[in-house]
Amino acid sequence: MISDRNMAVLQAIIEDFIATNEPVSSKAIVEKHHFGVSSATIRNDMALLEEEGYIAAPHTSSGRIPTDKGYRVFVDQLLQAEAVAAEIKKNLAELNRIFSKTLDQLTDLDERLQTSAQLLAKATGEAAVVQYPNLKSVSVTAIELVSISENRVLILLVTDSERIQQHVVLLKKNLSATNLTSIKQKISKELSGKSVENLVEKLSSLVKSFAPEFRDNVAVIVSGIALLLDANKQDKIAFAGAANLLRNEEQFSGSLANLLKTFDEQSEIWQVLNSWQLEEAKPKAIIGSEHSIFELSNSSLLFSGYSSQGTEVAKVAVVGPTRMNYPRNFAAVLALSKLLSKESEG
Amino acid sequence: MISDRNMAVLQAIIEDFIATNEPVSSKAIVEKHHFGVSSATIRNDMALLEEEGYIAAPHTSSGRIPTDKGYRVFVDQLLQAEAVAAEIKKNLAELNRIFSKTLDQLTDLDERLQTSAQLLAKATGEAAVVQYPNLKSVSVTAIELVSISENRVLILLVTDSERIQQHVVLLKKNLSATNLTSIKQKISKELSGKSVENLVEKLSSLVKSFAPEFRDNVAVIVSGIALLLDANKQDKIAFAGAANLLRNEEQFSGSLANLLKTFDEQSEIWQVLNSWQLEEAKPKAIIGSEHSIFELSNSSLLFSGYSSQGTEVAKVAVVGPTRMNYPRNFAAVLALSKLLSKESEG
DNA sequence: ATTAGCACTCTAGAGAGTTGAGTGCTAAGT
DNA sequence: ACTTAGCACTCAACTCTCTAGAGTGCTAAT
Repeated sequence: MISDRNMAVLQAIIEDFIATNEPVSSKAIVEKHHFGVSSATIRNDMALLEEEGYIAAPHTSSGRIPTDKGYRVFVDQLLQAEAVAAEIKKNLAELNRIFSKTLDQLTDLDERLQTSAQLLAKATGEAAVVQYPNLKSVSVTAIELVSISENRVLILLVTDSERIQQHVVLLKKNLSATNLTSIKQKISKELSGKSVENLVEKLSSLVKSFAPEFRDNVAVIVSGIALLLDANKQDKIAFAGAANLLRNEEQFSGSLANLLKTFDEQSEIWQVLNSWQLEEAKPKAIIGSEHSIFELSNSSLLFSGYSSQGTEVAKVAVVGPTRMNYPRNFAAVLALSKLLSKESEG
Repeated sequence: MISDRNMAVLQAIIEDFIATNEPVSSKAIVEKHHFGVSSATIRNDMALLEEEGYIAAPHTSSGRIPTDKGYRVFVDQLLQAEAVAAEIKKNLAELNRIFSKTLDQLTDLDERLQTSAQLLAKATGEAAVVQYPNLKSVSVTAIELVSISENRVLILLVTDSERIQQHVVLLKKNLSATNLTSIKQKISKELSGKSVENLVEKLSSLVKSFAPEFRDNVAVIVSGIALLLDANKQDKIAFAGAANLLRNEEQFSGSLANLLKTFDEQSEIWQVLNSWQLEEAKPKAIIGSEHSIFELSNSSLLFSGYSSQGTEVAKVAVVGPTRMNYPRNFAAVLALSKLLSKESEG
């Protein structure tokens, strides 16, 4: 039913539409591409493609624009075709160079992920999202208590998810350095290496094991730790390139404010990312109406996972209009996810 | 020359314009306010106000809109008038309650300032900026070195500006816990209480004082500390409420992307904030063309300082259209700056 | 000083006409 | 069975013109 040329025409339409953001006419295709047939023939092809739902006409006498279904076959074959893979690979090396140049210097997780998102946004010209690692079982690597003034103590929680979290608590009464150290050692011994999952209950029982005169302060410290453990469980993303969302103003007619709020609140983005599982290590695209975020109904999400010690822990994603530059953006997503994977095994 | 009623008319025009965002006509003023004169009289007043540059007409047969100069006298008398001060005070108590409810729970500086900006943005419905404290002479309160894996050490720098900074360095060779502790103690003793200003030179000489087998690792640690000290000097702001900038889309015709970039890059905002000194502890407004940020030419900045141990260390600000709600926003800025001042003395 | 009255100006919107890009279909050509 | 020239038809976008009405500025009277 659908011939090879039909498909080639579809591809031409999508490429031209991505380039110009204008409905593509049969005449334009004949001029820019070399099918060796007349515009009437292309029109016949287009009629067929429209019937199959790959393209649509905004109004009777206009050119055609791709539908989500059209983009879908385009992207699917894009990821298979070896020819395109080559082009991606070309970009990949260059991107890898650029990314690693900056990222290799950063060791702090917050900084690394925030910078990753910024790099990805810059490389693609779209908005970018990087999930924080979300290990199934995170365990405590170290707990430190640092006195930063007479009655304030900084709690430092290091987990094997590489998150380093801090929180300052106000003590009830002053505490000598030696006492602080001994409290630290006791807590540290109790928690190190343990999974964060069931730790909160263990903590409360811990308070009673201290001498009565310390219990007040230990309770404060313990509740601080509980707070950090809790924050550890919360999903978090780094986001960058908001300005790029505006580049496609027309797309988000009037709902720009809502759109920014969507990214601010994050949870919806997270949900979508998590509801689409990756097969193998391949990057994946969610196109237009395939996801359910209303504010992004004209947008696509491109994402790929990154791993730590061999298991996938989180995703990096690019968000842009359905008519984004898929090959370029796939390359960028891929480059970043590989880099983050490699690095986090160091 | 300018009578009391003239001024009252100006105020009416500004209030109505803020409320409706439409040019204000003489008839509308007669109807909404109770001047007890006819529209013709108001027209005479308006002609005078226009001559003096307080208002302007978009075109011959339209109502008037306030000029920057008009807003200026409006704001100036707003801050003096006791009657309005009362209204602000009413809001102040309520805002203080709301703000402190959230902020009192936060001890981490990053969290506190980011949350402050968010609260301010929410309370005002505008974009909000909170500067990080910028003490003239910051000194080191504590330095901690925490081993987080065999060859990685977390450096923790606590200064009396309340900034707590962290950085992870990769060691050249493994280091035992005892050795790390002794390195820590030596570095800590050397730096604690010292001003960060001239510290970098002192650091490099410090390396030589260690036994040769440690120098490699100490050098890595020291360069990590230098990095943190450097970051400490850098100006930083917390920003929130980008979405609110879009609410006034018309104002920023087309330059939305540039606008967001302005906030992203921060430096310009910082410059403007710092170039306007506060007299006493009063909040201040910069209206429209009084500042020089092109992207914000139709915007006003409202700001107030906050202090630590009695000296002003940074500013909080609201950025919105010149036709923002000044009383409400002044109240919010004031409430937040007072709260941040109070808290940072705890 | 204030005001009624009126001429004048200008915007915003509606309606009509025109243009041109682009399609869909038909009938002929290969 | 595919391709194509040709042509009628559609529709968005643009221009022109007209009108309504909101609002001013000025003048002369109070």
